[in-house]
Amino acid sequence: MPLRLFDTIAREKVELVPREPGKLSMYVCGPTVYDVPHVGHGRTATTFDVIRRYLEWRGFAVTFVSNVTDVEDKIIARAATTGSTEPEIAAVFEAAYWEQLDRLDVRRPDHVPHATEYIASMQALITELVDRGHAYVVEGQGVYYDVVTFPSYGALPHRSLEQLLESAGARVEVDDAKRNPVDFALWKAAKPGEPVWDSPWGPGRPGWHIECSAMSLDLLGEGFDVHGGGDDLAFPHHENERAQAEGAGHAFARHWIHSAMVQVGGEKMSKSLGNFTTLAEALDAHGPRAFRMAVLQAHYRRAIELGDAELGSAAAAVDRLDALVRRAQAAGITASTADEVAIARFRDAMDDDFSTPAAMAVVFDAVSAAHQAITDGDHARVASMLATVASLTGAVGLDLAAAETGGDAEVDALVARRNDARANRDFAAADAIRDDLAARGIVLEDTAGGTIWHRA
RNA sequence: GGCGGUGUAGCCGAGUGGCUCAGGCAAGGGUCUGCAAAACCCUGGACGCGGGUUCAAUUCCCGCCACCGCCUCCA
Repeated sequence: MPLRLFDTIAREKVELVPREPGKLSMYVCGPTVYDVPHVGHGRTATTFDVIRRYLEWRGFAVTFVSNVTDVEDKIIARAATTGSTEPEIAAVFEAAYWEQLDRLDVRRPDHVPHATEYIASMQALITELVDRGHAYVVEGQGVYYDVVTFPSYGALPHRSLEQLLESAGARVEVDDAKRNPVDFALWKAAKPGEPVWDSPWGPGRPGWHIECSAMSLDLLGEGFDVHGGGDDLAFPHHENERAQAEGAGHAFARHWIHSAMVQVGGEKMSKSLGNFTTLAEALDAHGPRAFRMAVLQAHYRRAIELGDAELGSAAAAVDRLDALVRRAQAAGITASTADEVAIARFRDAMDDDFSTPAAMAVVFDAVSAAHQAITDGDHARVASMLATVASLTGAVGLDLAAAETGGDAEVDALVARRNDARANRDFAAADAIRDDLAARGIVLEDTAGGTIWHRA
């Protein structure tokens, strides 16, 4: 069965045929590092981490690139208000970004290009666009893309040039320097106090969109396979990237994937609305695995809430996974060979536009089967289901936590004392020890194979 | 205004023209346990509203209502 994904341009599920057999190249737009990451960044990063991991589990050699925008208006503004420099601001918040993504077990990209490292590539691209008549220079202002010269402009958001021209300016003031309201800056002339690079068009800095065109082509080459990002980037950012790359004569991304937003009370989570929760807060409160589980239990193209209720529920779901591992561990059962039927069901679900909710249903079906098998004493089946669960959760980057029996001498000693008390039928003493441990976040479970414990 | 999306049981969230209508969380009852915890068994209940097509619609078509996203920076 072919692997299909919902391509934003095609507006339907299409088969993913790699540029080179067995290899996939992906570019995903990363953050502008001017503030700490919020829950929305976490969702997008997790979504594409899951896709990347699944594609690798599926056998593809994936080259995954995700950029960091380290020169941009908001970084400049932040530097100005805090009295620090743009590179300092970018460094601080990029570090904060990776810190949280590491907690989430999002794998680092193969390449993390920074805008400031690719100025020369961007300038080469802009020069090509000017030479080909797709861009024009406005003295003292910068270089703009002449959108009417790119016939397919609007293909990504599925809007005609007429529609775009009509609605442009509806929400934002039009810059008089531009020939058309939809034209966008490729190069911005220097203003006092801003970071500056020399260029054929005078000192200045790149527009936002050009960096992704230049960096993706430099690192992944002509006609790379997949370009992704949050769906708020589809227009204008991604459409502009496409116009820049193709206008300069390059074959650009062959497929586009966009992941949906995180909402708060039914509205998009965003800095401007002030309704965001930082990723650090969310991970502190419910744990990174609960976050990943919550993301997995909804489809990536659907807007979701990721508040306390949702993350709390997901944390309980993760605990059901862990409980299986603990129970099997206590029974002395280790994983054997994964069940082929379940593996196939999982693959079918994931191959259908990365349907992680259906895929997780397969996982939980295996969890239930394993629990039933333990209850029934069918150890061979437990071993197989355990292998299945481990393989499938691993495919989407979700780790399983084993019981910590033997991992902490003090706790183990208390557990032993409690079991002595139980043997003597001194249940008051036994319960006192259990309550004491519970207060420290340690949960005991008495199984046929002995008492095991884990942290809540 | 333009383009697009969504409305499913207490909550989250898949999916399908009919076959016991995923999965997770929560709730009630039972089993196990000294009591718990974990687990197992059982239970309830759903497809925004109004039409239409059909033997049969939550699923297709039309209309309506509500909510959301993009059209500005944004993951």
